[in-house]
Amino acid sequence: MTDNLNTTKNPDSTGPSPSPPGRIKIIQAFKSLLKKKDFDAITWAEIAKTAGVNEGLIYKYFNNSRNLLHQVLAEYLKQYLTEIEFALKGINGALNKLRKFIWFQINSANRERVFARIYILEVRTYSGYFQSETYKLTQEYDKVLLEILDEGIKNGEIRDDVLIAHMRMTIFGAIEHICLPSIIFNREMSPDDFTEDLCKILFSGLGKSN
Amino acid sequence: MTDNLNTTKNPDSTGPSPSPPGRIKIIQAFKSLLKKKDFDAITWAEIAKTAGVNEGLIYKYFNNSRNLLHQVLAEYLKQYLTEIEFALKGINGALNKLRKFIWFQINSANRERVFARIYILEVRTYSGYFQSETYKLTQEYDKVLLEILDEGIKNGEIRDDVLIAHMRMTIFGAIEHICLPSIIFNREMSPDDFTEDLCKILFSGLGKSN
Amino acid sequence: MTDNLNTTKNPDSTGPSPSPPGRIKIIQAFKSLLKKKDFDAITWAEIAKTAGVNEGLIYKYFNNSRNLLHQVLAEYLKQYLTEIEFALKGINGALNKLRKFIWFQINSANRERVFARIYILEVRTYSGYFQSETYKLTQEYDKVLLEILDEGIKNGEIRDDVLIAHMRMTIFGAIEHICLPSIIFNREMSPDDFTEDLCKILFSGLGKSN
Amino acid sequence: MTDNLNTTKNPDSTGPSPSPPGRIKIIQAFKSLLKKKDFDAITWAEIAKTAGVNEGLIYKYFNNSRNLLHQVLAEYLKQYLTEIEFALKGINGALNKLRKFIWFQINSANRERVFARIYILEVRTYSGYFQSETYKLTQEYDKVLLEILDEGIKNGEIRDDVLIAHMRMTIFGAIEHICLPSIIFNREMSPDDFTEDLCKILFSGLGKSN
DNA sequence: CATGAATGAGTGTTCATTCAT
DNA sequence: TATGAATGAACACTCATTCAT
Repeated sequence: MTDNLNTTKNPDSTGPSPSPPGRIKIIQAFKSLLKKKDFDAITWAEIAKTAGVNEGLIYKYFNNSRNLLHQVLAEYLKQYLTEIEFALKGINGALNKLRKFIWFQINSANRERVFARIYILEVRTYSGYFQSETYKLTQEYDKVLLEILDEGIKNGEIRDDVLIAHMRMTIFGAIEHICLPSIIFNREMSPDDFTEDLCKILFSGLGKSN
Repeated sequence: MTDNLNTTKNPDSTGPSPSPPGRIKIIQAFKSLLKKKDFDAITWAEIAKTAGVNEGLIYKYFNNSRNLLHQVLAEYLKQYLTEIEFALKGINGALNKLRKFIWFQINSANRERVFARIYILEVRTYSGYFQSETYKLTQEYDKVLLEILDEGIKNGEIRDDVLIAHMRMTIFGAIEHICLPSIIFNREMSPDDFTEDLCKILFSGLGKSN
Repeated sequence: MTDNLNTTKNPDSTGPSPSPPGRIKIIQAFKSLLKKKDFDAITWAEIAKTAGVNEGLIYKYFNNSRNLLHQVLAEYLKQYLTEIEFALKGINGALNKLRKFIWFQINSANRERVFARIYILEVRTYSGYFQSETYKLTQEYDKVLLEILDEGIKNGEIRDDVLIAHMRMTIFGAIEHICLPSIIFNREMSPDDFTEDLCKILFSGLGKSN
Repeated sequence: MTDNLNTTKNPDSTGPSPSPPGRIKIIQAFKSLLKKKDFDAITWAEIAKTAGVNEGLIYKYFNNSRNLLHQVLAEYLKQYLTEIEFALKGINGALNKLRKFIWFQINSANRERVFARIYILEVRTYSGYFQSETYKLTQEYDKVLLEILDEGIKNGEIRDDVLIAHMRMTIFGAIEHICLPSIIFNREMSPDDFTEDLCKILFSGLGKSN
């Protein structure tokens, strides 16, 4: 499956989509295929066959394949965004929130390993990613983290001698890397253990605290 | 460019091998194409044309496309491996070595941004990666880092209450993520600044140190 | 023309199927090419061009080339099967039926020499033949002969001191070999004469009967 | 492996070949490959590699692939020809000789199943076969059989009301067909049993002898 | 809203063959 | 006698895409 443009032809964008049966069937077929094989290995014909729908119909709804992928991802991302906001409520202190944030990320990646794999291996890889709708959604995520860091800096919990962007990248990079093997091999991981170690390292550093 | 197997067909393996002109031209053509476009978008026809060589010749030297990619990468990796070992010589203390290691990684990524992009976005993404020759080479890298961490734990510089594997992943993830934007957009980055911030975070943590 | 699998992808199997014009054109083009050259020498491009159809369409209807061949053969075979059953009706005695069977075989081979050539030289040669659908169809043929032999053994017309399978092979082998030169050189043959001699030999043996 | 012409460039034809090492290695490599895979699937590159010889060298000796095949076959055929003549010596009576001939054929096919497979499936299939050198050699075989039949007719052992050519074809066809499954699946066969049944059928016919 | 039929333009790969050395 | 390097031409197969109905 290849594609060039990122033309937006998202029926959802203009309001509550009527979501005709064909469209739903296509999305479901695509999701189920994504569980079995790489995005690049999925063909229109396969989707159509799995969905029990004509090939041509896919064009009606998703002009190009990347579009379909992004729409599926956007669904997940939107849901996570709601969840993370809810998950952080009632927690005091920036570091406490950060711990929760990290745990939530790992836990989500664990719950939806397929989705995580696609995001890390397929989407972020895509050269047009930073211009995509998906990227905009992930920025909302970023914002959640940045706010936590900001709060921590302001209230003195978090150091202020380092670029906040660098902190953010370190955190995301660490999370991602620690999850990568499990994601690639689709192995169960332990959010609690990973979070524990990650927070030790990220909060107080690798150095022995004397 | 797609491929199935990862069969090694390296004429170099049995000796110095004069490396016939055609082979060299192919590799150079491939490298130069890699600077312009994604690996997946590069075709045999393109390589052949760029190299001024017959398509069939590519097959002669590199059984399949992934093989060509891996051989090119292996070249870089071998070189880096030599360099990092040299670079660490004469440095005392695990954290000092770690700082140098981080700096070296970022600096290398900066010097060879194309290579870094391919490695992060194309190779590591590949499902057969962990069975590949390339992976074995990167494990040598890992070993260098692990030895530093080990030394640090033994001499009390580095904490011992965290899985060493988690430390390694955090470090690599952090480095990778901090370099990612520059790599993707092929922008110059500052190894010194990046290293400075990364080490602050990784050595003593995000938390305010008192 | 090469091929690997023998996957059945017969749109006809589930109903009457309008058999789209493209499919028909392909089959006809293929048949006409078969008259001119060996199966192995026929390319997709040639078929497509002859049929005035796109190459990809062949793939749509016949997953691989062997499949196309087998489907064409199956058509013939099915027709023959109906005919042979009809031809044997109203004949009394196993040897009389056998004579008719032999005559029918030779006559069919004569009528459709191209088909006969393909079957003998191309299909039966194919290593996957005995797993193919075509083979199953020819087994129906075999059954017709076996039933005749069986009847003859039971009613004392045919000897019972020889493996029935060996009789079958002798008969088929004899027919085939006697037709071979005509088939290869596409020369007219005389079913009556061939049958006469064959039956003499097969019924009462080479030995002088006194 | 494909080929068009049947150009004779047989170094043997002009006398006792010096048979340089390369040539021998090539033939041996080819023979051993023939045991493992179909003739069509064997490539020059493979032969050269197996023989430990350069690809180009094959051209020196065997202008085209069919030529190589035929030369290998000719070797076998010549040997068989000598053997059959020897085997028939000292046997009295046409039918006794015929029985021996049949047994010899089946036994040879059994001993060299690979060779038999090639001859039946690859060579005889080839459209230029009847113009080939190989065909001429097999005609020598035919002659042996024809002489037996002739003798039998003359001395009254064998019927004279049937074309001798038809007898020959029946015999060869029967032998071939009875051996075919074993040849294709490379299964051991019992020359004694096969001969016994074949001779019963061929000598006195399928019909119950009164 | 949905389909069946058909297309065009590639893709990686294969291989026999040639030739300078 | 033998080799390494290189080529040219094809081949089966793939797939996103279009369009009339």
